[in-house]
Order: sequence, then C-alpha cells, then structure tokens
Amino acid sequence: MTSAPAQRPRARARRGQGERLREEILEATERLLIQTGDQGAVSIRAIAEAAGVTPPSIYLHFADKDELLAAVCAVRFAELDRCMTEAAAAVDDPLEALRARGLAYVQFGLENPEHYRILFMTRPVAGAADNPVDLEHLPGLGAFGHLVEDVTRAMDAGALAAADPFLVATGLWTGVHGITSLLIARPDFPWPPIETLLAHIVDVSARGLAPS
Amino acid sequence: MTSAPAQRPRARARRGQGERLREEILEATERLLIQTGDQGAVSIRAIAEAAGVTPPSIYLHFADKDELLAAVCAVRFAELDRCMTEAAAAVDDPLEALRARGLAYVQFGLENPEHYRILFMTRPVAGAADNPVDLEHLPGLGAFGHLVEDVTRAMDAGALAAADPFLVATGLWTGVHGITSLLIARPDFPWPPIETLLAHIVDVSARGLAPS
DNA sequence: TGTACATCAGTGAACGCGCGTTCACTGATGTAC
DNA sequence: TGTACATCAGTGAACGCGCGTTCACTGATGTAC
Repeated sequence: MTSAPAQRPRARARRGQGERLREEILEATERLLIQTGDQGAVSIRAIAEAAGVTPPSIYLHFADKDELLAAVCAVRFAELDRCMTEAAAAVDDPLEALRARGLAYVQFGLENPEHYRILFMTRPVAGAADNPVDLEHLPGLGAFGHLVEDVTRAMDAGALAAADPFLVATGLWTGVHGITSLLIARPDFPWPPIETLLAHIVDVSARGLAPS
Repeated sequence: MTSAPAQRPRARARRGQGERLREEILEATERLLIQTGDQGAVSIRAIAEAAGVTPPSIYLHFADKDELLAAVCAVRFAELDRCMTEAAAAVDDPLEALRARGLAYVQFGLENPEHYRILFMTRPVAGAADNPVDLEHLPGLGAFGHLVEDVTRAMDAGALAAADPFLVATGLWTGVHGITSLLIARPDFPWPPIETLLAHIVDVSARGLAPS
C-alpha cells in the first residue's frame, strides 16, 4: 500500500533512437521555465524528473547545464523570429509590417516571460565571453537581421525618414524591449492598460521616425 | 610563518553603536554587487566576510536575506532619484530638463549595472506579492513621481503635446529602460556608439512627443 | 535457427560544495550599589 | 573606589538542503557467425 511512483518510468529509446531523449529534455526544460517562472528553480535534477529520466542521462546529450540552456535559447530565438516574420508577412504596407513585427515581439515576450527572461534579461549563458566577436553565430542575430531588412524597405518606400537602418532598427529594438521587459520585471507597477501604453509608444516612435 | 589572516578583525562596536554594523553590511553588499557583477554570487557568507564579521551577525540587523536586499534597493532608488533630480534641476528649459533626467537615468544604470539589475531587471524581492496594492510604498515611486511632474511642466509650457502625463511618463520610462537594460544584458551585441544611439532615441521621442 | 558477443541508452549511488539560517555561547562594556 | 551584575555586540559550530557532476554499472537491443 505504498504511494504510487511519482512518475511512470519512461520507455527506454530503441537502439539508434537516443536523440529522442535530447528533444524530450529540451521540451521538459521549456515546460519548467514556463511553469516555475523562475530560471533559478530549473535545475538539472528538476529537468531530469520532468523528462522522466535520471540526472546523469542529461549528460548523454549535453556537456553541461550551460549548453542545455543555450540550446533552449536557440530554439526560442527561432520561434521568436518565426512569430515576427509571420506577423510582418501578413501585411503589405511596410510601415504596418514594422508595427506588426513590434507587436508580435511584445506579445511573444508577454506570453513567454521566462523565455524572454533568459533571452534578453539575463547575461548570455556559456562562452559568450570566450568569443564575443563571433557575430555570425550570435543567437538572435537572424531575427535582428530581418528587422533591419524591414526598416530598410520602409525607408525605401518613403514610409520612414532616411537614416542608418541599423541605428533605427537598434532603437526600435530597445523600444519594444523596454516595455516588454519592464512589464515582466515589475508587474506590481500601476501600469496603464497595456494596449493603451503600447499604442502610445508605437505612435510616438512612428511620429518620431516619419519623413518630415 | 602561516599566512596572514584574510581580514583584520573588525573592531567591535561600542555599546549603543550596534547600528553602525547595519550600515557596514549595506555598504559591503553594494560593494560586492558591483565587484562580482553577479547577484547570485552575493551570499550572506560573502557579505559577512566583506564586512569583516561572521554570518550570524547579519541577522542582528536584517530578518533575512530578502530584507537585506530590499534595503539595498531602497538606498539605490534614493540615489537614482537624487541623480536625476540634480540633473534636471541644472537646466531651466522644461524639455531640456526631461532630456537631462533621461540621460542621468541611463548613466546611472550603466555605471551601476548590478544595482540596476536588482532594481529593474529581476523580479521584486520579498513581499511584493504580499501587498501588490501598497503603491504608496512601492520603492522608486518617488522618482517616478518626479518624472511625472517634469512631464506635466513640459506640457504646461507647451514643449510637449498635451496628453496624459502619466501615460507619457510611463512611455519615457520604458524608453530609457529599454536601452539601459539591453546594454547591460547584451554587451556582446554589435552596438552602435552609445552616444549616437542614445541621441537617436532621445531625438525620436522628442519628435514624436512634440506639439504639432 | 541458435548462441555468444558488442553496443548503447540509460541507472544508482555517491562526491564535494556552498547555501541560508539557528542556537547556545562569550566577553567586553557599562551600571547599580 | 570597588565589585557584582545586566546588557549587548558579536562568535563558533552546526543543521539540513539542493545543487552540478562523476563513475562504475546494468540490461535490453541488435549483430556475427
């Protein structure tokens, strides 16, 4: 009459199917990040339990914890990029496309606060200090590149005042990041309605960047 | 010929001077936050050692670690408020005063990245969830109030388009926070020169908020 | 078709560590008489 | 002026805990002959 095992033992992968566990570990980590809402609470042991496996199994697929978290980041960067590109592709007008991209960014952050946290609110995991010049592989640079493209398009179309697209894109990024990250970090602030605030910020930026 | 003690023993406070240690603990915590550049590395034990005292002594002055960190926050919020007010008071023009306030904010963040981190980039310490409506005592609300006042002044003077000052102030806050926090969290991004970026962002905001 | 063997996906137990916090105590400082 | 005592700023040692990681192992799966 002992208590039931906390977790039905996971079926062991067949020969050659070992890679499947890798995916399951990544998914378990994401699930934990979302559920606990706390990066510090996500331990190797907790991940292993969530994946229905013992802690040492993690090391069959990831060299250490940093490598695992970096892999999770990469997955979510790709997801963020996909969200924004999809949103931007849905509209023709280049200025509206930029606006849609920004809204998608904020929405992604608010819907995945803990992922947003590890993407943009904590110092980069693992090895970033080792090769800070390896810009080609900087995670998220793909998504940023797409933003620069859209900014350039909007300038070419005369929807934005001509300027350095990289500078303008960086400014827009800091703008959407500002509201997203503060909403996540300071939920207890007496925020105005989010839609109102978001519309205000987008309008101010659009007005400030409009051709004269 | 053994190695010298890592730390000369701190002189014990005289009777009635026990409060002095409280200040020394706060200072030691701040020092550690700055030096290590890592909130997680700041432990009760490390703080005690930096203050030249044993760990249990901390508990003579703070109920627990959260209360200590909250006290450090309060000190730095006051400092941030002072910096901004000083900067804003130095200029007459209300729009320039706002600009000076924003620049002081960013400068404070970049000069005290770890303090900035605990103020605005991590979830609030201790008890914020307990009484989220106690807005009167929300740390930093004083500084925010001063910003709202300056925004109101600028609107009254016709330097900004008339609008809800609270909304505009919130938008400005997210703006300066966006650049400050991203610079802190992603130092490896190929940032344009900070002065250029900062000037761009301030100009876009000013243009977007200008009276028509 | 049967059997010995190699492979490989995982396990079980333990390691050393640093953490926040507690508890009984010490010993210098000041005070009452 | 001297002495017993209360006060109070701190100490020393230990608690239980969860962590990342390692190491020797197991046992099912597939393969060679």
